[in-house]
Amino acid sequence: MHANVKQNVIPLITPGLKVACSQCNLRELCLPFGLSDEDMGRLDHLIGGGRKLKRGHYLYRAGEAFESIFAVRSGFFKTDVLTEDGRDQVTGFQMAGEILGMDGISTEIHTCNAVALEDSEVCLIPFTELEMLSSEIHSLQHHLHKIMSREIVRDHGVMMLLGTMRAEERLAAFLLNLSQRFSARGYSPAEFHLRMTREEIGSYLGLKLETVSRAFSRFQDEGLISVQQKHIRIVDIPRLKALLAPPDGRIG
Amino acid sequence: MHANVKQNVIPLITPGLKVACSQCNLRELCLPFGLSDEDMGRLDHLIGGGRKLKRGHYLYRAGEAFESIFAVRSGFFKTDVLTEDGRDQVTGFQMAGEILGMDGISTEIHTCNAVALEDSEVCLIPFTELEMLSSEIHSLQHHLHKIMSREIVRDHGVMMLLGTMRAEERLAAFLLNLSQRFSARGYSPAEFHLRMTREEIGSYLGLKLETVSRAFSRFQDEGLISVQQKHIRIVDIPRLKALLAPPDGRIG
DNA sequence: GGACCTCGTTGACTTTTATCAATGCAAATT
DNA sequence: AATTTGCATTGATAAAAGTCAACGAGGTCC
Repeated sequence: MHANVKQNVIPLITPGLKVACSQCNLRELCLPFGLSDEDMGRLDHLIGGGRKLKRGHYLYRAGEAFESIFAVRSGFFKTDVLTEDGRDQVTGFQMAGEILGMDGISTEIHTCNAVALEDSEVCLIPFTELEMLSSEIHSLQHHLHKIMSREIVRDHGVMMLLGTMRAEERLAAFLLNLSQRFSARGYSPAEFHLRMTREEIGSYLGLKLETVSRAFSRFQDEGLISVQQKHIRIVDIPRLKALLAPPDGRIG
Repeated sequence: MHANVKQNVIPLITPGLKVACSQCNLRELCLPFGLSDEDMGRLDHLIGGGRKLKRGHYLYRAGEAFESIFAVRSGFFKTDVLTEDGRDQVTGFQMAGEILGMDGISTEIHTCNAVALEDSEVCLIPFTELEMLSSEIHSLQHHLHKIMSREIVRDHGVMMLLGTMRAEERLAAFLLNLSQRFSARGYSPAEFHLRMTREEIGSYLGLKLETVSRAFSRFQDEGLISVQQKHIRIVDIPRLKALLAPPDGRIG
Protein backbone atom coordinates (compact mmCIF):
# COMPACT_ATOMS: atom_id res chain seq x y z
CA MET A 1 0.00 0.00 0.00
CA HIS A 2 1.22 3.43 -0.28
CA ALA A 3 2.79 6.30 1.51
CA ASN A 4 5.12 6.27 -1.39
CA VAL A 5 8.19 8.33 -0.90
CA LYS A 6 8.26 11.45 -2.97
CA GLN A 7 10.86 11.25 -5.67
CA ASN A 8 11.55 14.93 -6.16
CA VAL A 9 13.25 15.44 -2.85
CA ILE A 10 16.96 16.17 -2.82
CA PRO A 11 18.52 13.32 -0.91
CA LEU A 12 21.18 14.87 1.23
CA ILE A 13 23.38 11.98 2.15
CA THR A 14 22.30 8.50 1.28
CA PRO A 15 21.10 8.53 -2.26
CA GLY A 16 17.82 6.83 -2.86
CA LEU A 17 16.72 5.68 0.53
CA LYS A 18 17.29 8.63 2.70
CA VAL A 19 14.61 11.24 2.99
CA ALA A 20 15.13 14.36 5.03
CA CYS A 21 12.96 14.69 8.14
CA SER A 22 11.92 18.09 6.89
CA GLN A 23 10.48 16.49 3.78
CA CYS A 24 8.89 13.55 5.53
CA ASN A 25 5.15 13.47 5.82
CA LEU A 26 5.50 11.66 9.13
CA ARG A 27 7.44 14.38 10.88
CA GLU A 28 4.45 15.43 12.94
CA LEU A 29 4.13 11.96 14.39
CA CYS A 30 7.77 11.11 14.71
CA LEU A 31 10.90 12.20 16.49
CA PRO A 32 11.37 15.62 14.80
CA PHE A 33 8.03 16.86 16.06
CA GLY A 34 8.23 20.48 17.11
CA LEU A 35 11.76 21.17 15.89
CA SER A 36 12.77 24.32 14.07
CA ASP A 37 13.96 23.96 10.49
CA GLU A 38 17.51 24.41 11.57
CA ASP A 39 17.32 21.82 14.33
CA MET A 40 15.57 19.43 12.01
CA GLY A 41 18.50 19.76 9.68
CA ARG A 42 20.87 18.80 12.47
CA LEU A 43 18.74 15.78 13.27
CA ASP A 44 18.72 14.83 9.60
CA HIS A 45 22.44 14.92 9.66
CA LEU A 46 22.81 12.25 12.31
CA ILE A 47 20.15 9.90 11.00
CA GLY A 48 22.09 7.12 9.43
CA GLY A 49 19.97 6.69 6.36
CA GLY A 50 17.29 4.16 5.90
CA ARG A 51 16.96 0.47 5.71
CA LYS A 52 14.53 -1.65 3.76
CA LEU A 53 13.21 -4.90 5.10
CA LYS A 54 11.33 -7.57 3.29
CA ARG A 55 8.36 -9.13 4.97
CA GLY A 56 9.43 -11.64 7.57
CA HIS A 57 12.89 -10.16 8.10
CA TYR A 58 14.17 -9.08 11.47
CA LEU A 59 15.00 -5.48 12.17
CA TYR A 60 16.78 -6.62 15.31
CA ARG A 61 16.76 -9.61 17.61
CA ALA A 62 16.82 -10.11 21.33
CA GLY A 63 20.42 -10.45 22.45
CA GLU A 64 21.90 -8.19 19.80
CA ALA A 65 23.90 -5.17 20.82
CA PHE A 66 21.85 -2.00 20.95
CA GLU A 67 23.11 0.89 18.87
CA SER A 68 20.17 2.61 17.32
CA ILE A 69 16.52 3.20 17.64
CA PHE A 70 14.41 3.09 14.51
CA ALA A 71 11.58 5.14 13.12
CA VAL A 72 9.15 3.29 10.91
CA ARG A 73 8.89 5.10 7.58
CA SER A 74 6.56 2.67 5.94
CA GLY A 75 5.28 -0.81 6.55
CA PHE A 76 4.33 -2.68 9.65
CA PHE A 77 6.24 -4.40 12.43
CA LYS A 78 5.66 -6.57 15.42
CA THR A 79 7.85 -6.86 18.50
CA ASP A 80 7.89 -9.95 20.64
CA VAL A 81 9.64 -11.35 23.67
CA LEU A 82 10.66 -14.97 23.79
CA THR A 83 11.74 -16.67 27.01
CA GLU A 84 14.04 -19.66 27.39
CA ASP A 85 11.11 -21.72 28.57
CA GLY A 86 9.33 -21.23 25.27
CA ARG A 87 6.86 -18.50 26.11
CA ASP A 88 6.23 -16.02 23.36
CA GLN A 89 4.51 -12.70 23.86
CA VAL A 90 3.88 -10.14 21.15
CA THR A 91 4.44 -6.82 22.89
CA GLY A 92 3.31 -4.51 20.14
CA PHE A 93 2.59 -3.71 16.51
CA GLN A 94 4.27 -0.65 15.06
CA MET A 95 3.34 1.42 12.05
CA ALA A 96 4.62 4.49 10.23
CA GLY A 97 5.98 7.23 12.47
CA GLU A 98 6.39 5.00 15.49
CA ILE A 99 9.68 4.34 17.21
CA LEU A 100 11.20 0.92 17.70
CA GLY A 101 14.08 -0.32 19.81
CA MET A 102 13.86 1.63 23.05
CA ASP A 103 13.90 -1.64 24.97
CA GLY A 104 17.61 -1.85 24.25
CA ILE A 105 18.67 1.37 25.95
CA SER A 106 18.48 -0.11 29.42
CA THR A 107 21.14 -2.81 29.08
CA GLU A 108 22.62 -1.89 25.68
CA ILE A 109 21.24 -5.20 24.49
CA HIS A 110 17.93 -5.67 22.76
CA THR A 111 15.44 -7.59 24.83
CA CYS A 112 12.91 -8.30 22.12
CA ASN A 113 12.69 -9.12 18.45
CA ALA A 114 11.34 -6.75 15.83
CA VAL A 115 10.03 -8.32 12.64
CA ALA A 116 8.62 -6.69 9.52
CA LEU A 117 5.11 -7.98 8.86
CA GLU A 118 5.17 -6.50 5.37
CA ASP A 119 7.88 -4.95 3.21
CA SER A 120 8.97 -1.96 5.23
CA GLU A 121 11.41 0.88 5.59
CA VAL A 122 12.89 2.39 8.70
CA CYS A 123 15.15 5.31 9.52
CA LEU A 124 18.12 4.40 11.60
CA ILE A 125 18.82 6.73 14.51
CA PRO A 126 22.13 6.06 16.27
CA PHE A 127 21.38 6.48 19.92
CA THR A 128 24.65 7.86 21.23
CA GLU A 129 24.56 10.59 18.62
CA LEU A 130 20.93 11.24 19.40
CA GLU A 131 21.79 11.74 23.06
CA MET A 132 24.57 14.11 22.13
CA LEU A 133 22.34 16.17 19.90
CA SER A 134 19.49 16.13 22.36
CA SER A 135 21.69 17.64 25.03
CA GLU A 136 22.10 20.59 22.69
CA ILE A 137 18.53 20.84 21.45
CA HIS A 138 16.22 21.02 24.39
CA SER A 139 13.03 20.41 22.47
CA LEU A 140 14.52 17.29 20.92
CA GLN A 141 15.53 16.00 24.33
CA HIS A 142 12.10 16.68 25.72
CA HIS A 143 10.36 15.04 22.82
CA LEU A 144 12.51 11.95 23.15
CA HIS A 145 11.47 11.74 26.77
CA LYS A 146 7.86 12.13 25.77
CA ILE A 147 8.17 9.31 23.27
CA MET A 148 9.65 7.01 25.87
CA SER A 149 7.01 7.99 28.39
CA ARG A 150 4.30 7.44 25.81
CA GLU A 151 5.60 3.92 25.38
CA ILE A 152 5.30 3.37 29.13
CA VAL A 153 1.74 4.68 29.10
CA ARG A 154 0.91 2.50 26.12
CA ASP A 155 2.24 -0.52 27.97
CA HIS A 156 0.04 0.32 30.94
CA GLY A 157 -2.90 0.27 28.57
CA VAL A 158 -1.94 -3.19 27.40
CA MET A 159 -1.63 -4.32 31.01
CA MET A 160 -5.12 -3.00 31.63
CA LEU A 161 -6.37 -4.87 28.59
CA LEU A 162 -4.70 -8.11 29.61
CA GLY A 163 -5.54 -7.79 33.25
CA THR A 164 -9.16 -6.70 33.20
CA MET A 165 -10.79 -7.47 29.86
CA ARG A 166 -12.48 -10.54 28.49
CA ALA A 167 -11.75 -11.95 25.07
CA GLU A 168 -14.28 -9.92 23.11
CA GLU A 169 -13.43 -6.74 24.94
CA ARG A 170 -9.76 -7.24 24.16
CA LEU A 171 -10.44 -7.76 20.51
CA ALA A 172 -12.75 -4.75 20.33
CA ALA A 173 -10.11 -2.60 21.99
CA PHE A 174 -7.53 -3.93 19.57
CA LEU A 175 -9.63 -3.14 16.50
CA LEU A 176 -10.49 0.32 17.75
CA ASN A 177 -6.85 1.03 18.47
CA LEU A 178 -5.82 0.00 14.97
CA SER A 179 -8.68 1.99 13.52
CA GLN A 180 -7.61 5.11 15.35
CA ARG A 181 -3.98 4.73 14.32
CA PHE A 182 -4.80 4.16 10.68
CA SER A 183 -7.07 7.14 10.82
CA ALA A 184 -4.29 9.32 12.24
CA ARG A 185 -2.20 8.38 9.21
CA GLY A 186 -4.81 9.31 6.69
CA TYR A 187 -6.20 5.86 6.02
CA SER A 188 -9.74 4.72 6.51
CA PRO A 189 -10.64 4.10 10.14
CA ALA A 190 -13.33 1.67 9.05
CA GLU A 191 -11.62 -0.58 6.58
CA PHE A 192 -8.16 -2.03 6.71
CA HIS A 193 -5.99 -5.01 6.14
CA LEU A 194 -4.56 -6.90 9.09
CA ARG A 195 -0.89 -7.50 8.64
CA MET A 196 -0.68 -10.09 11.39
CA THR A 197 -2.05 -13.60 11.77
CA ARG A 198 -4.71 -14.67 14.23
CA GLU A 199 -2.00 -16.29 16.25
CA GLU A 200 -0.07 -13.02 16.51
CA ILE A 201 -3.20 -11.15 17.50
CA GLY A 202 -3.85 -13.85 20.07
CA SER A 203 -0.35 -13.60 21.46
CA TYR A 204 -0.68 -9.86 21.80
CA LEU A 205 -4.08 -10.15 23.47
CA GLY A 206 -3.26 -13.09 25.71
CA LEU A 207 -5.65 -15.39 23.85
CA LYS A 208 -5.42 -18.49 21.71
CA LEU A 209 -5.89 -18.08 18.01
CA GLU A 210 -9.15 -20.02 18.06
CA THR A 211 -10.57 -17.61 20.59
CA VAL A 212 -9.61 -14.70 18.38
CA SER A 213 -11.21 -16.34 15.40
CA ARG A 214 -14.41 -17.07 17.28
CA ALA A 215 -14.62 -13.52 18.54
CA PHE A 216 -14.23 -12.21 14.99
CA SER A 217 -17.02 -14.49 13.88
CA ARG A 218 -19.30 -13.41 16.66
CA PHE A 219 -18.66 -9.73 15.90
CA GLN A 220 -19.57 -10.45 12.32
CA ASP A 221 -22.72 -12.35 13.27
CA GLU A 222 -23.80 -9.41 15.35
CA GLY A 223 -23.22 -6.96 12.56
CA LEU A 224 -20.38 -5.09 14.22
CA ILE A 225 -17.75 -5.82 11.63
CA SER A 226 -17.27 -7.70 8.43
CA VAL A 227 -14.34 -10.06 8.27
CA GLN A 228 -12.85 -11.79 5.32
CA GLN A 229 -9.60 -13.36 6.32
CA LYS A 230 -7.33 -10.40 6.94
CA HIS A 231 -9.65 -7.80 5.52
CA ILE A 232 -11.64 -5.99 8.18
CA ARG A 233 -14.44 -3.53 7.83
CA ILE A 234 -15.85 -1.97 10.95
CA VAL A 235 -19.55 -1.55 10.40
CA ASP A 236 -20.66 -0.16 13.71
CA ILE A 237 -17.98 1.72 15.58
CA PRO A 238 -20.25 3.01 18.37
CA ARG A 239 -21.48 -0.44 19.21
CA LEU A 240 -17.95 -1.77 19.13
CA LYS A 241 -16.95 0.94 21.57
CA ALA A 242 -19.91 0.10 23.75
CA LEU A 243 -18.49 -3.39 24.14
CA LEU A 244 -15.67 -1.89 26.15
CA ALA A 245 -17.89 -0.54 28.87
CA PRO A 246 -18.50 -3.43 31.23
CA PRO A 247 -22.10 -4.43 32.01
CA ASP A 248 -22.08 -2.64 35.30
CA GLY A 249 -20.67 0.80 34.67
CA ARG A 250 -20.56 1.94 38.22
CA ILE A 251 -17.86 4.20 39.49
CA GLY A 252 -16.39 3.84 42.96
CA MET B 1 -16.40 -2.57 45.25
CA HIS B 2 -12.80 -1.85 45.81
CA ALA B 3 -11.37 -1.09 49.10
CA ASN B 4 -11.39 2.63 49.14
CA VAL B 5 -8.08 4.08 50.00
CA LYS B 6 -8.29 6.81 52.55
CA GLN B 7 -9.68 10.00 51.19
CA ASN B 8 -7.02 12.35 52.43
CA VAL B 9 -6.09 14.47 49.51
CA ILE B 10 -3.08 16.66 50.04
CA PRO B 11 -0.01 14.86 51.18
CA LEU B 12 2.06 16.75 53.68
CA ILE B 13 5.01 18.51 52.26
CA THR B 14 7.81 18.20 54.67
CA PRO B 15 10.79 20.41 54.02
CA GLY B 16 13.86 19.56 55.96
CA LEU B 17 13.59 15.92 55.11
CA LYS B 18 16.26 16.24 52.56
CA VAL B 19 19.17 13.83 52.49
CA ALA B 20 22.02 14.31 50.05
CA CYS B 21 22.32 11.74 47.30
CA SER B 22 25.94 11.33 48.19
CA GLN B 23 24.90 10.24 51.68
CA CYS B 24 22.07 8.02 50.53
CA ASN B 25 22.52 4.29 50.74
CA LEU B 26 20.28 3.89 47.72
CA ARG B 27 22.47 5.84 45.35
CA GLU B 28 23.65 2.70 43.59
CA LEU B 29 20.09 1.76 42.73
CA CYS B 30 18.73 5.18 42.07
CA LEU B 31 19.14 8.10 39.73
CA PRO B 32 22.64 9.22 40.82
CA PHE B 33 24.16 5.91 39.84
CA GLY B 34 27.56 6.39 38.25
CA LEU B 35 27.87 10.13 38.87
CA SER B 36 31.06 11.77 40.07
CA ASP B 37 30.99 13.44 43.47
CA GLU B 38 30.79 16.82 41.87
CA ASP B 39 27.94 15.88 39.56
CA MET B 40 26.12 14.24 42.42
CA GLY B 41 26.34 17.51 44.26
CA ARG B 42 24.72 19.30 41.34
CA LEU B 43 21.95 16.72 41.29
CA ASP B 44 21.48 17.15 45.04
CA HIS B 45 21.05 20.80 44.45
CA LEU B 46 18.04 20.41 42.20
CA ILE B 47 16.28 17.74 44.18
CA GLY B 48 13.46 19.53 45.86
CA GLY B 49 13.70 17.88 49.21
CA GLY B 50 11.61 15.03 50.37
CA ARG B 51 8.04 14.28 51.12
CA LYS B 52 6.63 11.95 53.73
CA LEU B 53 3.46 10.06 53.08
CA LYS B 54 1.36 8.15 55.53
CA ARG B 55 0.01 4.82 54.50
CA GLY B 56 -2.95 5.19 52.19
CA HIS B 57 -2.03 8.67 50.99
CA TYR B 58 -1.58 9.56 47.37
CA LEU B 59 1.75 10.69 46.02
CA TYR B 60 -0.04 11.81 42.87
CA ARG B 61 -3.27 11.08 41.07
CA ALA B 62 -4.25 10.54 37.48
CA GLY B 63 -5.21 13.86 35.97
CA GLU B 64 -2.86 15.99 38.03
CA ALA B 65 -0.29 18.15 36.32
CA PHE B 66 3.08 16.49 36.00
CA GLU B 67 6.00 18.38 37.42
CA SER B 68 8.32 15.93 39.08
CA ILE B 69 9.36 12.39 39.15
CA PHE B 70 9.94 10.76 42.51
CA ALA B 71 12.52 8.43 43.94
CA VAL B 72 11.34 6.16 46.72
CA ARG B 73 13.58 6.64 49.75
CA SER B 74 11.73 4.30 52.03
CA GLY B 75 8.42 2.54 52.14
CA PHE B 76 6.29 0.92 49.51
CA PHE B 77 3.97 2.17 46.79
CA LYS B 78 1.54 0.91 44.25
CA THR B 79 0.56 2.55 40.99
CA ASP B 80 -2.76 1.92 39.33
CA VAL B 81 -4.78 3.00 36.35
CA LEU B 82 -8.49 3.54 36.65
CA THR B 83 -10.72 3.91 33.61
CA GLU B 84 -14.04 5.76 33.36
CA ASP B 85 -15.79 2.47 32.90
CA GLY B 86 -14.64 1.25 36.28
CA ARG B 87 -11.72 -0.96 35.39
CA ASP B 88 -8.85 -0.86 37.82
CA GLN B 89 -5.40 -2.23 37.03
CA VAL B 90 -2.46 -2.13 39.40
CA THR B 91 0.51 -1.44 37.14
CA GLY B 92 3.30 -1.86 39.65
CA PHE B 93 4.63 -1.94 43.17
CA GLN B 94 7.60 0.29 43.92
CA MET B 95 10.16 0.07 46.68
CA ALA B 96 13.24 1.98 47.82
CA GLY B 97 15.45 3.28 45.04
CA GLU B 98 12.79 2.96 42.37
CA ILE B 99 11.48 5.87 40.33
CA LEU B 100 7.84 6.88 40.15
CA GLY B 101 5.95 9.23 37.91
CA MET B 102 7.48 8.75 34.46
CA ASP B 103 4.00 8.12 33.07
CA GLY B 104 3.39 11.85 33.30
CA ILE B 105 6.18 13.00 31.01
CA SER B 106 4.29 12.13 27.88
CA THR B 107 1.33 14.46 28.25
CA GLU B 108 2.47 16.54 31.23
CA ILE B 109 -0.44 14.98 33.09
CA HIS B 110 -0.22 11.94 35.29
CA THR B 111 -2.04 8.95 33.88
CA CYS B 112 -2.02 6.79 36.97
CA ASN B 113 -2.33 7.04 40.74
CA ALA B 114 0.51 6.39 43.11
CA VAL B 115 -0.41 5.40 46.66
CA ALA B 116 1.78 4.68 49.65
CA LEU B 117 1.07 1.19 50.97
CA GLU B 118 2.98 1.95 54.14
CA ASP B 119 4.41 5.09 55.67
CA SER B 120 6.94 6.21 53.09
CA GLU B 121 9.35 8.88 52.00
CA VAL B 122 10.21 10.06 48.53
CA CYS B 123 12.66 12.50 46.98
CA LEU B 124 11.08 15.00 44.67
CA ILE B 125 12.91 15.52 41.39
CA PRO B 126 11.57 18.44 39.33
CA PHE B 127 11.61 17.19 35.80
CA THR B 128 12.34 20.35 33.86
CA GLU B 129 15.37 20.99 36.03
CA LEU B 130 16.41 17.39 35.65
CA GLU B 131 16.31 17.74 31.88
CA MET B 132 18.37 20.88 32.06
CA LEU B 133 20.98 19.27 34.25
CA SER B 134 21.04 16.09 32.22
CA SER B 135 21.85 18.03 29.09
CA GLU B 136 25.00 19.14 30.88
CA ILE B 137 25.90 15.86 32.53
CA HIS B 138 26.03 13.17 29.93
CA SER B 139 26.11 10.24 32.34
CA LEU B 140 23.03 11.58 34.12
CA GLN B 141 21.20 11.91 30.82
CA HIS B 142 22.16 8.41 29.82
CA HIS B 143 21.16 6.95 33.14
CA LEU B 144 17.79 8.65 33.00
CA HIS B 145 17.25 7.04 29.62
CA LYS B 146 18.27 3.70 31.02
CA ILE B 147 15.79 4.04 33.85
CA MET B 148 12.98 4.83 31.45
CA SER B 149 13.98 1.98 29.18
CA ARG B 150 14.14 -0.36 32.15
CA GLU B 151 10.56 0.58 32.93
CA ILE B 152 9.58 -0.35 29.37
CA VAL B 153 11.35 -3.68 29.67
CA ARG B 154 9.72 -4.31 33.03
CA ASP B 155 6.32 -3.63 31.51
CA HIS B 156 7.07 -6.13 28.76
CA GLY B 157 7.75 -8.67 31.48
CA VAL B 158 4.36 -7.97 33.01
CA MET B 159 2.73 -8.32 29.61
CA MET B 160 4.43 -11.69 29.25
CA LEU B 161 3.17 -12.68 32.65
CA LEU B 162 -0.39 -11.57 31.95
CA GLY B 163 -0.43 -12.92 28.44
CA THR B 164 1.14 -16.33 28.80
CA MET B 165 1.08 -17.51 32.41
CA ARG B 166 -1.51 -19.35 34.44
CA ALA B 167 -2.56 -18.27 37.90
CA GLU B 168 0.04 -20.23 39.85
CA GLU B 169 2.82 -19.27 37.47
CA ARG B 170 1.91 -15.62 37.83
CA LEU B 171 1.96 -15.81 41.58
CA ALA B 172 5.26 -17.69 41.61
CA ALA B 173 6.79 -15.08 39.31
CA PHE B 174 5.44 -12.35 41.54
CA LEU B 175 6.89 -13.85 44.71
CA LEU B 176 10.26 -14.48 43.09
CA ASN B 177 10.36 -10.94 41.80
CA LEU B 178 9.64 -9.52 45.25
CA SER B 179 12.19 -11.86 46.75
CA GLN B 180 14.86 -10.73 44.35
CA ARG B 181 14.12 -7.06 44.92
CA PHE B 182 14.13 -7.39 48.70
CA SER B 183 17.36 -9.27 48.42
CA ALA B 184 18.94 -6.52 46.33
CA ARG B 185 18.11 -4.11 49.16
CA GLY B 186 19.71 -6.20 51.85
CA TYR B 187 16.58 -7.85 53.16
CA SER B 188 15.90 -11.53 53.35
CA PRO B 189 14.95 -13.04 50.01
CA ALA B 190 13.09 -15.79 51.80
CA GLU B 191 10.95 -14.01 54.31
CA PHE B 192 9.03 -10.81 53.96
CA HIS B 193 5.88 -8.95 54.66
CA LEU B 194 3.45 -8.21 51.86
CA ARG B 195 2.39 -4.60 51.92
CA MET B 196 -0.53 -5.11 49.59
CA THR B 197 -3.84 -6.92 49.91
CA ARG B 198 -4.85 -10.03 48.00
CA GLU B 199 -7.06 -7.85 45.88
CA GLU B 200 -4.13 -5.63 44.90
CA ILE B 201 -2.00 -8.63 44.07
CA GLY B 202 -4.87 -9.97 42.03
CA SER B 203 -5.31 -6.73 40.17
CA TYR B 204 -1.62 -6.65 39.33
CA LEU B 205 -1.64 -10.27 38.18
CA GLY B 206 -4.95 -10.15 36.33
CA LEU B 207 -6.63 -12.50 38.80
CA LYS B 208 -9.43 -12.32 41.32
CA LEU B 209 -8.48 -12.15 44.97
CA GLU B 210 -9.96 -15.60 45.63
CA THR B 211 -7.72 -17.10 42.98
CA VAL B 212 -4.71 -15.47 44.59
CA SER B 213 -5.71 -16.78 47.98
CA ARG B 214 -6.23 -20.30 46.67
CA ALA B 215 -2.87 -20.28 44.92
CA PHE B 216 -1.18 -19.19 48.15
CA SER B 217 -2.89 -22.02 49.96
CA ARG B 218 -1.87 -24.56 47.37
CA PHE B 219 1.74 -23.39 47.49
CA GLN B 220 1.63 -23.82 51.22
CA ASP B 221 0.07 -27.28 51.00
CA GLU B 222 2.85 -28.33 48.66
CA GLY B 223 5.54 -27.04 50.97
CA LEU B 224 6.77 -24.28 48.67
CA ILE B 225 6.02 -21.39 50.97
CA SER B 226 4.52 -20.66 54.31
CA VAL B 227 1.80 -18.03 54.42
CA GLN B 228 0.28 -16.35 57.38
CA GLN B 229 -1.86 -13.48 56.20
CA LYS B 230 0.67 -11.00 54.86
CA HIS B 231 3.72 -12.75 56.18
CA ILE B 232 5.44 -14.90 53.55
CA ARG B 233 8.29 -17.31 53.93
CA ILE B 234 9.62 -18.97 50.81
CA VAL B 235 10.63 -22.48 51.78
CA ASP B 236 11.73 -23.92 48.47
CA ILE B 237 12.96 -21.33 46.00
CA PRO B 238 14.18 -23.83 43.39
CA ARG B 239 10.84 -25.57 43.24
CA LEU B 240 9.06 -22.24 43.03
CA LYS B 241 11.27 -21.32 40.11
CA ALA B 242 10.57 -24.65 38.48
CA LEU B 243 6.90 -23.73 38.42
CA LEU B 244 7.71 -21.10 35.85
CA ALA B 245 8.95 -23.54 33.25
CA PRO B 246 5.86 -24.79 31.44
CA PRO B 247 5.18 -28.54 31.23
CA ASP B 248 6.44 -28.75 27.69
CA GLY B 249 9.77 -27.02 27.59
CA ARG B 250 10.31 -27.21 23.87
CA ILE B 251 12.01 -24.45 22.03
CA GLY B 252 10.73 -23.32 18.69
C1' DG C 1 -13.61 -5.84 76.51
C1' DG C 2 -16.78 -6.03 73.00
C1' DA C 3 -18.37 -4.47 68.49
C1' DC C 4 -17.06 -3.38 64.43
C1' DC C 5 -14.51 -3.70 59.92
C1' DT C 6 -11.40 -5.06 56.67
C1' DC C 7 -9.05 -8.70 54.85
C1' DG C 8 -8.37 -13.55 53.95
C1' DT C 9 -9.84 -18.37 53.34
C1' DT C 10 -12.67 -21.96 51.63
C1' DG C 11 -16.52 -24.38 49.24
C1' DA C 12 -20.06 -25.07 45.60
C1' DC C 13 -21.15 -23.86 41.26
C1' DT C 14 -20.90 -21.15 36.71
C1' DT C 15 -18.64 -19.00 32.99
C1' DT C 16 -14.95 -18.37 30.08
C1' DT C 17 -11.28 -19.82 27.55
C1' DA C 18 -8.11 -23.52 26.16
C1' DT C 19 -7.42 -27.82 23.91
C1' DC C 20 -7.97 -31.23 20.46
C1' DA C 21 -9.43 -32.31 16.05
C1' DA C 22 -11.53 -31.83 11.63
C1' DT C 23 -12.45 -29.04 7.69
C1' DG C 24 -12.19 -25.06 4.59
C1' DC C 25 -10.00 -21.42 2.02
C1' DA C 26 -6.66 -19.04 -0.65
C1' DA C 27 -2.34 -17.85 -2.16
C1' DA C 28 2.09 -19.91 -3.77
C1' DT C 29 4.48 -23.63 -6.26
C1' DT C 30 5.03 -27.01 -9.67
C1' DA D 1 -4.69 -27.11 -13.31
C1' DA D 2 -3.21 -29.68 -9.47
C1' DT D 3 -0.75 -29.77 -5.17
C1' DT D 4 1.23 -28.03 -1.31
C1' DT D 5 1.25 -25.07 2.50
C1' DG D 6 -0.09 -21.85 5.85
C1' DC D 7 -3.84 -19.67 7.89
C1' DA D 8 -8.62 -19.51 9.45
C1' DT D 9 -12.96 -21.42 11.00
C1' DT D 10 -15.85 -24.40 13.64
C1' DG D 11 -17.34 -28.02 16.90
C1' DA D 12 -16.93 -31.00 21.01
C1' DT D 13 -14.90 -31.30 25.30
C1' DA D 14 -11.79 -30.18 29.20
C1' DA D 15 -9.55 -27.12 32.22
C1' DA D 16 -8.99 -22.86 34.45
C1' DA D 17 -10.58 -19.02 36.69
C1' DG D 18 -14.55 -16.31 38.13
C1' DT D 19 -18.72 -15.71 41.00
C1' DC D 20 -21.45 -16.07 44.99
C1' DA D 21 -21.64 -17.02 49.62
C1' DA D 22 -20.34 -18.23 54.17
C1' DC D 23 -17.09 -18.06 57.71
C1' DG D 24 -12.81 -16.68 60.31
C1' DA D 25 -8.85 -13.98 61.84
C1' DG D 26 -6.83 -9.72 63.35
C1' DG D 27 -6.73 -5.17 64.13
C1' DT D 28 -9.16 -0.68 65.56
C1' DC D 29 -12.38 2.21 67.81
C1' DC D 30 -15.39 3.22 71.26
